Amino acid sequence: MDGSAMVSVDLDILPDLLGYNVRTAQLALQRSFARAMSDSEMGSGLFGLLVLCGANPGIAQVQIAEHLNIDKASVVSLVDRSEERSWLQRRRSTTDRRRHGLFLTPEGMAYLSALKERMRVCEEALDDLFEPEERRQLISLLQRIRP
Amino acid sequence: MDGSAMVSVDLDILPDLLGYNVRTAQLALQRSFARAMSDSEMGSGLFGLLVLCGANPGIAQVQIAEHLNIDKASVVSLVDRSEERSWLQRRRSTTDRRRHGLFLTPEGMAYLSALKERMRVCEEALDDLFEPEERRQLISLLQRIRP
DNA sequence: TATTGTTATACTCTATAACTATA
DNA sequence: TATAGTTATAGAGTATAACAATA
Repeated sequence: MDGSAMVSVDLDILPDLLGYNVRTAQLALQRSFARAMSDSEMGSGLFGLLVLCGANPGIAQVQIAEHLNIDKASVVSLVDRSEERSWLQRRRSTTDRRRHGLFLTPEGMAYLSALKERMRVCEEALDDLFEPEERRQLISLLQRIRP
Repeated sequence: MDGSAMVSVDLDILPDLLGYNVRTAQLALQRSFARAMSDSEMGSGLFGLLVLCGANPGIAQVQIAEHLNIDKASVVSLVDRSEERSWLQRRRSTTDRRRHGLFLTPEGMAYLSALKERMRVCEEALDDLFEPEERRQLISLLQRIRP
């Protein structure tokens, strides 16, 4: 077998690229998140939407788009799915009728609590990898990379 | 307009989550990469494939999958596209006929050189954000997050 | 004119499962 | 039995462009 002759693969420039390393880490985190949320079809977009609605009742879709860094058109299907599952409601604003304020339902609030707890466990699994100071450092460095 | 009444959005727990920060950074990097590669339909998977083939002539698809952290089935279409564009060739191994060794063509090698140069420029744009030591630190911390 | 939300459409990336051919 | 590659299928996630309602 000539594959085993290639004892190890030369990754060339990849390990020095921020893009490659961030992508690899993101794939790993995304999968561990998906495992933690296994029962549902919860994704990072849906999770972000619920968190933002929970902390900002009446938030507009365009603000969701801005803070999740996705297009406003992409927000629509996230909101549709959440509304179908009765996690949130669109309510037409009375002062600006173009705007739909987003509000969690009681079920949505309860579900969000459970999600946050699962996320806490998920993030705790990473505590083995980093000292608290290292973790802060990592997040602070990542936050310099902005759209 | 009642949206302007919401002066700033409360991001709640999101800024403390590694997952959110890595995802945000990755979206930003992915877009800047896509802009830099604007003419082509180059993506991170295709780029990684060409780099690995360039540094490891005859590498097997299963090894590509392992190092790009994707399923071997997902590698097939990347290789198909690259072969259609005459960037690489599959060659059946003579010693293990299950295996397809992957080899860059001369065009593929030339194209990869150009891609690497564009990537260098792309990564250089990040030098404003980090001191060299910070950059090393960031990559080293990211590399602890493994599949 | 500009903004908010929507629809329609399409593309990328990836996974899973079942298959083949080889080992 | 196990491995390398393939096919077929599906789903998540996102973008773009054109549009209606409203400001």
